[in-house]
Amino acid sequence: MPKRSSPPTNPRKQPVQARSAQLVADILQAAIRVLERDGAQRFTTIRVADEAGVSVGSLYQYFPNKQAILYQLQRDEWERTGSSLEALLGDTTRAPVDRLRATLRAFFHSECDEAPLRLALDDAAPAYRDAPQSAEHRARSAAVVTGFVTAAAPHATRKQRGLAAQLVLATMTSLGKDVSERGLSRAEVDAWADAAADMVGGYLARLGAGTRRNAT
Amino acid sequence: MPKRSSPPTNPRKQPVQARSAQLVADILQAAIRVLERDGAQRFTTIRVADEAGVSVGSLYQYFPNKQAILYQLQRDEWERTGSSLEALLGDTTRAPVDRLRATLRAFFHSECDEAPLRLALDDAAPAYRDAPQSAEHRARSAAVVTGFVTAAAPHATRKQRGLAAQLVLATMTSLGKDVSERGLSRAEVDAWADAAADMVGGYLARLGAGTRRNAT
DNA sequence: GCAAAATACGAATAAACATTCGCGTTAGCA
DNA sequence: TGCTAACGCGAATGTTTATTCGTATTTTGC
Repeated sequence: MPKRSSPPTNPRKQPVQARSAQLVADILQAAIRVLERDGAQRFTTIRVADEAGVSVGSLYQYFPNKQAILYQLQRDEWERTGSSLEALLGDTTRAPVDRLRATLRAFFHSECDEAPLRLALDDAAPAYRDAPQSAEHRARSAAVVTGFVTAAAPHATRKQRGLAAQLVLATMTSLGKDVSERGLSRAEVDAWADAAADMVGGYLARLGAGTRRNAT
Repeated sequence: MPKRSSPPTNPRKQPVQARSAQLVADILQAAIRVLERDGAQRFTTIRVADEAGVSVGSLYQYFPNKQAILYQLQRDEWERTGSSLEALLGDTTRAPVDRLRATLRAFFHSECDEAPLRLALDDAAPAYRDAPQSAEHRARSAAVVTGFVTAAAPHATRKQRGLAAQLVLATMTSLGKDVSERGLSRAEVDAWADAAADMVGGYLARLGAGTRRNAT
């Protein structure tokens, strides 16, 4: 377990004028391009500054260090996926099975669309692992999934549902990552999402109706 | 997509005398210790050499570069998990359901036992991604799982089985990684493995008997 | 015991990078 | 118009690291 003193990830200075706000936005956009094009290994402050058309010095006025940039990108990513999950999986006006399928399709597609960026962010994960926001994001997702499992398997025990919720969330995110690395067509991604939905949905359905332990 | 010229990972020189063979073994052992203790970020050739009690120069006589060491460790890891998978999931003397459960338990436990090393190797993955052996290992695993799916869902179409095999393998490996990061007790790991086996097994059972598309 | 090959060594080299700092430039405001 | 704070710059600094290479030591074959 590498001990890390967790250098600060909050901005050194807040942009006040419009031009500096633009500069920060430019840097974040450039950072995405650098990650996608050069990968996490070659993600350097100089490269990001160059790509954004600003100087390193300017970059360091608003980001205390390199990790802060990556962390900001990951935060934005978490925000997006969290919202999407709440909107789709938490949509109580639809039947659980439909929700699950729609969620998995949307989630897998989104993962695939941004595959290079997510891959690179994963590679860079050691730089911002144990970030405080990470726990928050997990909790948010867990809450949504727990609500969903309660709706999908109302007759299961609380304990069963707890484990199931974790399993469902882990399966979704893990498979999403796996799928995004395969470079599949839209139709293939749909097939994967539907298969995953069958697998997870079937499991929850059986949890809800009688605790059978062994299948044929 | 970061273009990488893939520097060679094969040894610069083969150990001839006993002492150099021992040196190579020492280096690999030390590399594991450094990865576990300091993490992938701080995995440097000097640290490995120090830990092994040899000089950097000696290290470079048998490994062309740093990646070669990591790659060798990953190769060994692949070899172990591949053998284990064949032995457990490919054991045709047992019923599919039992095989699946036993495999997942063993696999999850093995992942957890070596969690620090695997975590670190994952972090270091960018250094040896696209390695030739990687494809071989995937093919080997895929073959075993395909055989298993055929046994577990003999009445499914070939196409269904193909997708199912990929899904099962992806679920196993992805969940294994996820579980290993949680620091669970043995009992908890078993619970996870059994839940995963239920989920995957149930999916395959339904594939085998009639192609139902929607559940309740 | 001896020459040649193999092995081991570790200081030295060179490159890459994160981060700083002093100075010139621009925007806001009186 | 002029003053001040905010902004922007990029060469310079200090550190870390992978890798090399000339030399010293050990083993092997005889």
